[in-house]
Amino acid sequence: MTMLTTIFERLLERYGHREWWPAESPFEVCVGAILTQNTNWGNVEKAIANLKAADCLTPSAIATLPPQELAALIRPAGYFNVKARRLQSFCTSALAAGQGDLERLFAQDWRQLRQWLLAVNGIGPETADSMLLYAANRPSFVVDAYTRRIFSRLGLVDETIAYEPLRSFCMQQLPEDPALYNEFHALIVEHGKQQCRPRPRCADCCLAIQCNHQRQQNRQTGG
DNA sequence: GGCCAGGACACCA
DNA sequence: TGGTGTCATGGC
Repeated sequence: MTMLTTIFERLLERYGHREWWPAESPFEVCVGAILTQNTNWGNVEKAIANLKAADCLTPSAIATLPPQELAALIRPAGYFNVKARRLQSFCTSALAAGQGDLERLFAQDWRQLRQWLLAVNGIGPETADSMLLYAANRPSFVVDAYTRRIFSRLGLVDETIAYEPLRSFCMQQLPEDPALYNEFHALIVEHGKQQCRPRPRCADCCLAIQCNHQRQQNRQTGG
């Protein structure tokens, strides 16, 4: 039993199964992973609804759509020009590498697939790991801003820790299990939204572990 | 009106 | 290698 498995169990007890990723297909997961970059998920849902309504939620449709038309469809997700370029970059590359078949692309060794994804313009480590875990069901732990905030406030890592070291830290403490990684990241996001906000500082944390912010608050209030 | 949201990249010192 | 600016919408 590691600290992370304890945290996982407490989060699961508090929030229950999250049923992630909210998408109807692996490809929709990939699109959502790009669209959600630095953006509220509610805005992403609007953009995906627009793509569906326009019958454009396929690799070939996105790859061949005029960039301005694609940007207009995904406008609610923000950064629409950047994300249109990134979506087309991913779809064009995926169609070429998988010979038009996303399943064929995802069937390869997942560590090689991760390197391939990271080489696609607009796919960074978090987006790549989200695709690997939630679209390809591979055991690649997803680290995001919530993960860094929660674990650093608990004193487990430094708040400035880079992506790869934090990912390694998590994976070393957990069994290599896609279902566990899937649930854990979803729970971290839920906890981040509800109880570990940037400000006001977190309080009454369901993890029942006094985090750095709570210690700081107690010192300030004499509590 | 400001903060925040399931980042990534180009550029510069 | 690390810091900074840029990309942008929508809810609260």
